[in-house]
Amino acid sequence: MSATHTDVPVDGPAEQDCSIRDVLDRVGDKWSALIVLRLSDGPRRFSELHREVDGISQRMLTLTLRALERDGLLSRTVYPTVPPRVDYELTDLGRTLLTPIAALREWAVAHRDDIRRARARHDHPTSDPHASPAPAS
Amino acid sequence: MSATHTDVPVDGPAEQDCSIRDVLDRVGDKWSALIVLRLSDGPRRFSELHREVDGISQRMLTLTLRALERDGLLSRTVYPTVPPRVDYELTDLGRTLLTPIAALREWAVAHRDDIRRARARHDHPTSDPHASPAPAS
DNA sequence: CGGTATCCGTAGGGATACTG
DNA sequence: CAGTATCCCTACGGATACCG
Repeated sequence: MSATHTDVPVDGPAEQDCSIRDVLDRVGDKWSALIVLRLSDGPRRFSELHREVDGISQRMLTLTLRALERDGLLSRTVYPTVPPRVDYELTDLGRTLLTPIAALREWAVAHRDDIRRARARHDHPTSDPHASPAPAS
Repeated sequence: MSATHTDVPVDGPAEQDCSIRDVLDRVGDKWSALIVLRLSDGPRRFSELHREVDGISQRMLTLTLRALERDGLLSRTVYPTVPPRVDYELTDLGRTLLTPIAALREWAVAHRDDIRRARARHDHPTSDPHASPAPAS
């Protein structure tokens, strides 16, 4: 990633691009944002996340949680009981991330239909805008 | 807060997850957000974007622009001059996306150091929290 | 200038099996 | 329950060459 990464002195568009590049590499993956959102209303156990984050594999759940923990976005608490229990919870830093991610989600909810329409329009450019566009995906 | 209680009729978490899943698949890729940000202060030519979006290949610039156009986030205007000139500009829909992306960028700028520190702490767990954390490896 | 077409390596990520 | 370990496949994306 940051191969040519010398110390940029101050701000400027390059600096900001670089920052958002980092963030996208971090939470722009397939699962991080979803997990962070799941954790927004309190801690979760591994198996709870596995059930609630739809479609995620055990492997990716582990990997993503580890990465988020590494970046200080969530904390991992192991209870040495049997059977074992592990709780994941957003840190203060992780909670600050909640704001922009929630903004993204709200945008998604608000404009998903716009995008679907635009896509349909682009994909089969029938001259009839009233033709049923969404075959119930 | 019990899991045995699914009284949410329509806009449950699954619905929202599904939406943000879509958005992440769309703008969570390596270049889309960067391009949208570049276009925030007005239209750009292909070659301008190629220069301004650091590190992007011609191929990925084309592909990403096409995808964004397909989703109605930007418009493509061809001037039949010679040499040819093509302008890309955010649509109204694209401009609405600017808000959450900018929020993400601001978060990135504000917390990049926090993440770097957390990462360093995690990666080499020296017992000395005052040791210089980023040895510019 | 603004693209396509092609080739190709790598990383992301799913499925499955095993473990403490 | 909460993971590892392994295999394997594909989509992303870089490099390069060519075209209108």
